[in-house]
Amino acid sequence: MTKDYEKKWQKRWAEENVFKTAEDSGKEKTYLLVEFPYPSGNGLHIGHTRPYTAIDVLARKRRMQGQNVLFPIGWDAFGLPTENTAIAKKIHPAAVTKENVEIFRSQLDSMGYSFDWDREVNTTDPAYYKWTQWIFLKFFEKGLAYKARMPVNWCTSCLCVLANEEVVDGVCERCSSAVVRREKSQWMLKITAYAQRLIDDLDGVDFPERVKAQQRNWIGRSEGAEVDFKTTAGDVLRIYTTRPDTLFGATYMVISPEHPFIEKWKNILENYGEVIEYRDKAARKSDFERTELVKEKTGVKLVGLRAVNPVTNEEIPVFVSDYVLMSYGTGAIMAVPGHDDRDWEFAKTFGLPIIEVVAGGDISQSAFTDVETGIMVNSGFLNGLEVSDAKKKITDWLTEKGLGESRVNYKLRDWVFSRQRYWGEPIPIIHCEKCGAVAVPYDELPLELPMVDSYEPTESGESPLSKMRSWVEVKCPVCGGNAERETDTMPQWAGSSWYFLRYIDNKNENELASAEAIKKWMPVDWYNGGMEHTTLHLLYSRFWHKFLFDLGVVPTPEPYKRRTSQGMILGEDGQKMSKSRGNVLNPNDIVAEYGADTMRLYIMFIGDFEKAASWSSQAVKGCRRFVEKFWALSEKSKPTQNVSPATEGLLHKTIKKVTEDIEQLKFNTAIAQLMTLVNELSASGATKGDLNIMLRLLSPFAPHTADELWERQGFKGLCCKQEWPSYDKVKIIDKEVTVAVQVNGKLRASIVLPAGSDDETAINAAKEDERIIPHIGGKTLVRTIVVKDRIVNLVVK
RNA sequence: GCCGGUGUGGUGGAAUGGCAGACACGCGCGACUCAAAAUCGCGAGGGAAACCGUGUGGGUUCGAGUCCCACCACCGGCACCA
Repeated sequence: MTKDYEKKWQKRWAEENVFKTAEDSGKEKTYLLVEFPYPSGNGLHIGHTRPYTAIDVLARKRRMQGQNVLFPIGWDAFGLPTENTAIAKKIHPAAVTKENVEIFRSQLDSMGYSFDWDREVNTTDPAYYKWTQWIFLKFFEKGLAYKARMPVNWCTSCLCVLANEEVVDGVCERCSSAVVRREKSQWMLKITAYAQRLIDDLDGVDFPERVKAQQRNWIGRSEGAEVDFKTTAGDVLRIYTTRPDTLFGATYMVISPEHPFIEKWKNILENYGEVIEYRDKAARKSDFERTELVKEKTGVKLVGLRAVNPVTNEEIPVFVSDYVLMSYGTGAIMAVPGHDDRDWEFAKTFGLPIIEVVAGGDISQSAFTDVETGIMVNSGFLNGLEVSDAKKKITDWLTEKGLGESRVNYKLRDWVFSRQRYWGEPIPIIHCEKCGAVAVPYDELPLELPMVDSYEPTESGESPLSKMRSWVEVKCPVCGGNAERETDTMPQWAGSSWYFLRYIDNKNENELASAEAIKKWMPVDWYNGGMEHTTLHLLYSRFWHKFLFDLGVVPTPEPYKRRTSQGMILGEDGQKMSKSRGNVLNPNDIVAEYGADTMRLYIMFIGDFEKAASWSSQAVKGCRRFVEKFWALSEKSKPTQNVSPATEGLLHKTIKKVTEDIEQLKFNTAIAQLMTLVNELSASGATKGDLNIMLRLLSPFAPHTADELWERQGFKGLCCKQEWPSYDKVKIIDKEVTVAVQVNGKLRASIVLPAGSDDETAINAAKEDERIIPHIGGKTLVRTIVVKDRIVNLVVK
């Protein structure tokens, strides 16, 4: 046999529009979604083939089961690597994208994926990003898109601002260059306004627990209180704490180096110069450097000023230290060294008093942070209370006295939405001196990217668009006066935050998708993608969907009913595939050598779908042999249309197992079961009747081989369009079973009994077995346990 | 440090609390061949055996890879979040 038939079937499927989604069928709908690829110049990666093959298997199987399946694909094509290629090769990024998309398309086709290509979307297509811009303008209208001057992460190589989420280990996620802090005016999206809903609605969706946990931790809700501390300067310093119960133990305060009071207290501070020096040093530090200095706490005492503990009325010193962040809480804390690890270390370094206010630990050795067992001490009216009760009492007291209030905080920060780059959606805003930031009128969308001469960012950090004066200079849509366009573009995450909606109605010129079509297809029934997108893409798209839900554009608050995640495919050396390690494998090469069906089978057989697995070029051969065995079995089939009586039970068990395992993503055991069946029949021979069922079971995994053999058997139509086989419950029941006999829990013998034998028969057969008699002879039988058709356990003394 | 996950033959991995190692790779032996490759057949957790075996040590149970407690190792994420 050869594998040359694969192209033939791919052509036939395309010509006959086999995988076109039926828009008006009365069948049950299923929307299956995979994360659309970024069409990089490196071509399709092995890592793409695992999730794509898995969901393709599912899509093919569900179509055969009579469901109306939407299984689309597209391109997440804006982004820096393409822009960098464009700069290096002096080609327009759109041309680079087009070239890469063509390569990807042919690679996906060569895998035999059953995407509905009529639904293809491309985030860089103006007809697509018209709606990305439309959504942005809605955010702007609702006050959820705003401009803020703030410290941002500045990549020293990309000359570009990064979201906190894009900074990995203190370096740029994309280019690994150093990231420093810098102030810049940025467009922001107010994702924090949705923090609570993003947590709450996780309860209603079917995501893996590990994904939910990671999102909850990322959003990071904490309950506590804000408390006002008077200062000798007259100003009131407001702090946030999760432990208001420990207020009596607050022996000093710390403010962030970026805290505005430092400027305000310029004339009061006797050591203002020293404080400013410390602030400037902290500002110059990258996140990476800050984390390098974990061991030694640094800070400067504010001289000439003291704060007052509102419950003890004692004066306490105030410090500035970079372990307090302006971006969380109020940028100021009360320090309770007895019951917080960082405060304890700081207090030890600076020789500050440590007071015990919760009994149960030894504060001379370390901070006591247990909130479950502690009892309040040295805390006035809180003494004797448990921590949780003390929290409530002190918060009520503070509220009553007007000194503070209970407060919920989130770690989640607003989304920095500006990029000073060319290859992104232009932000449709016009800046007018008189009217401020004004939306580009909806009827002017899409606001297309103009052609520019060079795509390099300017040295000032402005977008390359800023050099296009004829594009930048416009009239204000409100007052008609002179105005300028926003030159920042959107981040890559924008286009991918709603793409699943566009698949539904990808040619609609009047809406992002028609309400009717959205109602029909949404929510996505099953979305598979990588764990690495859990806190970025997955959270962002949930946020956008909730916003669209509030606008009434979509009918459900959550976009995805079910989420699953594949494990990573590692190189042969067990390490992550990377160019630098030289262990990267190209799926094209595997397809060329063994064929797409072998590639598909192996990537599914490699191991537990949700766990990482190392590629083995040896093990691929096993799947190739399986295809060849299947082929040989078919070629010498017996002409009868009946199934072989001797293997009928195994055949029906196989139908059951393959049907069920695919739904649970247990592709490896489904294929193992098919292998067992093929091995069994290779000895006894298969009939046409056997093959008719087996080929349909094979079809989702190895669709080309299944269609080829289907045709060679003379069966009508395409195998992939046949009905999925069903099994007969009666036929999977064995007539005889092997029962394990244990004595005191140890296996001593196996006996064969008619299936369904009653307990008494089983026990008697076990007791009479010659291998059992020596183990129970002369002893008293105290108990027998029977698990029907599986185990007899004789407990003797 | 915190959070999450994972530890099973030489390897990838199977196993609703019920015969650990299915299926596959690799390996060994045999057949075919002048020979090799391919293919086919057979074999194997360790141990001479009693027995011992799912990271380690306890526990629950008639019975634990699976459940509980403590620990160890590795992987991933986050990291001064008050």
